[in-house]
Amino acid sequence: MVTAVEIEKKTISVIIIEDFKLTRVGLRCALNSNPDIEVVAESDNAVDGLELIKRYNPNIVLMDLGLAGMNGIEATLKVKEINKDIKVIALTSHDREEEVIAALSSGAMAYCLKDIDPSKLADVIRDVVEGVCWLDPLVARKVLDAFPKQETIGILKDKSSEEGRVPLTEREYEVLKHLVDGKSNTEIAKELIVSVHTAKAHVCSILQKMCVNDRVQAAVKAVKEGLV
Amino acid sequence: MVTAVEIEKKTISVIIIEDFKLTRVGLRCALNSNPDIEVVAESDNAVDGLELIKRYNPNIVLMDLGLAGMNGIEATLKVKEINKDIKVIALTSHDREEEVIAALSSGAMAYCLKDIDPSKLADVIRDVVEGVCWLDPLVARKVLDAFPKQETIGILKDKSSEEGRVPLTEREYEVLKHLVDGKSNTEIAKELIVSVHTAKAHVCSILQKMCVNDRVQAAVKAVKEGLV
DNA sequence: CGTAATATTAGCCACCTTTCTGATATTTAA
DNA sequence: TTAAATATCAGAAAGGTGGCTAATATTACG
Repeated sequence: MVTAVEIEKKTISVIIIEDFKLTRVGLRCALNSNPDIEVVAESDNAVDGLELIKRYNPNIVLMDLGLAGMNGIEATLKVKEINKDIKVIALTSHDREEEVIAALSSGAMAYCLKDIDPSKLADVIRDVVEGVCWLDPLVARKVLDAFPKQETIGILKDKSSEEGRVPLTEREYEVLKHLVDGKSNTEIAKELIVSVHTAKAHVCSILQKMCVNDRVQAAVKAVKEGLV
Repeated sequence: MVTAVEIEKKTISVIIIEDFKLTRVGLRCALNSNPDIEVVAESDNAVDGLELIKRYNPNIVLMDLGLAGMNGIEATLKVKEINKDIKVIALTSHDREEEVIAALSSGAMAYCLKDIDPSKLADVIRDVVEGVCWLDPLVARKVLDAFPKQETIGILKDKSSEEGRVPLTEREYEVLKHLVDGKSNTEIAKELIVSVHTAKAHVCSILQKMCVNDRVQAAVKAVKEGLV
């Protein structure tokens, strides 16, 4: 691994998509005062913005989420279709949690509120170009809490918290898998090449061990706890 | 809103929990060379580390995830029990995606690989103290892609992409919720104060609209897609 | 070797589910 | 206002589900 220090500082090209003219101007001024950052184009709407992105192929897109017409989420998806390497930073003035999550899962790498310090924004841009994910303090924890919890359980259950729970046998896990696929006892029996009676017996003991009343609850619990 | 510039630069206190002595020393040296960061304690295991955290109440905990005994995920949970304001930065040498997600949903605010540039780590610490979420480039996109997608759909369906998918009616969503709870048609009917026939009719159309064959598949699909 | 756990099969019964056909009232949108 | 979508109710047929008891291999562990 070479760690030579001949880094040629490349300019980071930025396109701004933002409907408020004043904000746009403010962003451009703030960013262009950094020698390594250059705002190459701007648009007040997503459609034109996407055209600019195709033309300029920038490193970074600053995307306002509260656009009229095509919103920032859709636009972010489309940016990713144009070139997956273009990094999108989502910008808004508010902090609607669902919007943040939607933006991130659509391909945005960062989420900033508009009252971010200009020099901080420049830092964020430099980070994001490298692939860093950066979330504004006002939303960070809320967003992280939205993560599915079963992963955590998965990691923890290796070492501890094995007590109290009745484990399913191998065979029962097989049956559970089919059950979650929505297979009937008859179908499960065919898959496992056993009689329907056997399949039923397994399902019965699965229900008991999982402390549920029917196969729907078993399936839902299995999915939620990541048992399958 | 006052934006006076009398910011008194406070020192950021850091505790390091990391089993490799060399890495620990390296981290301490690298961080203590920053005037605004002070490593106040270190531990090579989670149990002692938690005691130190109780005693020193630091701003930041650098947590190695690959600890023997109690792992970093559990330890992170416990740090949050001690004081929710203490920010945990997860550190590892590899990039197991599940581990990252587990760490973040357990309360970590950032995820760094151990080969991070020391000055960059200092920057991350300063960001994280402010509540920023920071994810290493090597895992950022993978982690963001792990987000539940229904939020995105939710935002988008307001404006566009109404095609292709048959949406459930309000009433059908109510029924679906009970269905996922494992309720029988009879029970659903009682809950909604309608006849069993009606409940059945709703379930029928839910199954058709969701393109599944039985209620188990409907329930599993609903859970997986976050429709409930 | 023998005991315990697991896997297998069987029959029975009350109840539930899914699909079908068909009907009526209410609400919504064109 | 008319047409379409939605919610409601009904009966019946075919098959599936869950709980019960009971018996027989197979496997694993001390």
